[in-house]
Amino acid sequence: MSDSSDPGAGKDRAFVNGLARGLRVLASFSPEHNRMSLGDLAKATGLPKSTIARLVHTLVETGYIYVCPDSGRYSLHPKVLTLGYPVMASMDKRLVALPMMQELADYSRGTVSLGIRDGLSMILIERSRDRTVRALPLDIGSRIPMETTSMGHAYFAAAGTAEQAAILEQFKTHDPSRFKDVERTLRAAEKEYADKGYCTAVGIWEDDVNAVGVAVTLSNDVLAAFNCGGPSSRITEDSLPDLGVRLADLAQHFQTADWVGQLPPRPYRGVQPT
Amino acid sequence: MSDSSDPGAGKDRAFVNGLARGLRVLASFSPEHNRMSLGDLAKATGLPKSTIARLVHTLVETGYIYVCPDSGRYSLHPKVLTLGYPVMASMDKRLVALPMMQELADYSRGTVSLGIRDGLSMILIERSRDRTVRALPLDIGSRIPMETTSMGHAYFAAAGTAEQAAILEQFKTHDPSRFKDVERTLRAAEKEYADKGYCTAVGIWEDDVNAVGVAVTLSNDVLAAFNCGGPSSRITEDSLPDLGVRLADLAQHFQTADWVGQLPPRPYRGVQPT
DNA sequence: CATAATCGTACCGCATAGCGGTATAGCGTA
DNA sequence: TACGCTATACCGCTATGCGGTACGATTATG
Repeated sequence: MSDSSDPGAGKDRAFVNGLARGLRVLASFSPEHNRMSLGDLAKATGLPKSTIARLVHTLVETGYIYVCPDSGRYSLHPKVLTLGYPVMASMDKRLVALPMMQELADYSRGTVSLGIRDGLSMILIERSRDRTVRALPLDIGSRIPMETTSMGHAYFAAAGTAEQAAILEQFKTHDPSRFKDVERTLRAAEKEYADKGYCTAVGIWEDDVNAVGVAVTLSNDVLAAFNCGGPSSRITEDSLPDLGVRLADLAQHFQTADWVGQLPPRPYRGVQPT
Repeated sequence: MSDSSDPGAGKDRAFVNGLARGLRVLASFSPEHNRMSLGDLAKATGLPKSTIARLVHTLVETGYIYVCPDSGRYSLHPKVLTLGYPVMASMDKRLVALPMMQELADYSRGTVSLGIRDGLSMILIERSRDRTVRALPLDIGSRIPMETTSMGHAYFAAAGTAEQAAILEQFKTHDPSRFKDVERTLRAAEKEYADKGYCTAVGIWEDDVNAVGVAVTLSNDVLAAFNCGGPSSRITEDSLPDLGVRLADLAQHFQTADWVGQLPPRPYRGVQPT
């Protein structure tokens, strides 16, 4: 017994299972599965149906999930966005980057994003797109893998030795079969970054997607990375050096920008959920 | 017993208290309280210290909270942003509004935002700012009150009779003393919206902040509202009619924009947290 | 230097909260 | 009609989360 489907739920007296499971329910939504039934959620999380019913009931009661009026299925309520707001606010220095990002997005006719690491992936915290691009699949909060993106490569290259070791260790335990390849890739990226000041990724994340990446540190000493990229029809391989230099320049300007950073003294106007 | 500090935790067999409490912990962070100790969280949530310790431990274990390396206090991990990503993606039509919003922000030298309702407040889901403005306190995920903002007023004005009634009912139970005022204000806003096609707010949210608001519906039939505003030094009261018309025009264009909306067929690239 | 508040962690007995099986009822469909 | 799906209800069991209270280590205050 004690079905090991609960990660981290060993004989830990101080681990609140209900909370962890509820978060798993919230996290099991995705852009293409944004309306789920209890059965779907049970399948997605591997939890028994009755347990899901209780968790979902609680999440509905607290307002983080609502029942879609038409379909009757469950969906994430926009209220979950408010959970992330303090994080956004703590990284407010990215706002000074926004105009520069927009400028480069327009120039390159692609998209420019800023992301930080979580585990083995990068989470986007800001993005700008060329005004002629319609869809931008990579929005704030989305994840992209570290080992196959220029953003991830630049991040790894700029990370300290300790963090690099931790990342590689995580890769090793996570997917041992690919570890050798990943390590070689990341080390090569490190070298490229040292040589040129930026990392390039030509069709390794998605076919026909090219990009360059450069790392920066945010105000609170958090390491982050920019990328600039798009479909190869717009971002040609030949243009990458130019974009790389420009992105490195952007990062430089961003880094050295004087930024008094503090939010205005006004208190948080957020009304409680009600 | 059954301390009523747990909202919705009546004799409900199907209510997972640990989950609701854990979410309360997450929600008790704010821009100016983004690094909290266990004691702080206990005070903020009203829960006993040992309970907080367990919940926080679970949240750290699951990666939604981390211990600040320097201060040793607890802070929200950017991973919480990923919870909101499916919501962002489901409202992807707002991306077509982004260039228009930027244009108007530049024209007005203020900020343009888009928000939806949650309870008695509006949650921002997109924003653009004039490039000369430094700080933008209102970021994605932040809340602003409905009854004192042009965005909220426009939303109320455009809401259906049933929703209006629900909103007013909620106000009545939430703060009976102010109810009369609020109702009058909102009804006046409704009239203004019907007359002019936009709502104005002159210094009612913050002194020296002026704004106009216009409602729209997103692709999934969700009602939303734009606003355009800023400090009175930049957004003068005299300029509001012009901005109101322009914002209504923006909303019109946005509304009628043909938008095939679907995200690209590519599956969600999000790696699991690891 | 001692006092006083913190901080986080640990322990522990108790009651119940949450578990997950199974069973039921309501739709829409094949 | 019989089936798949939905959500909901019931219920006995025990592991689980609860919240006291206590401890050692820091840091701040006088």
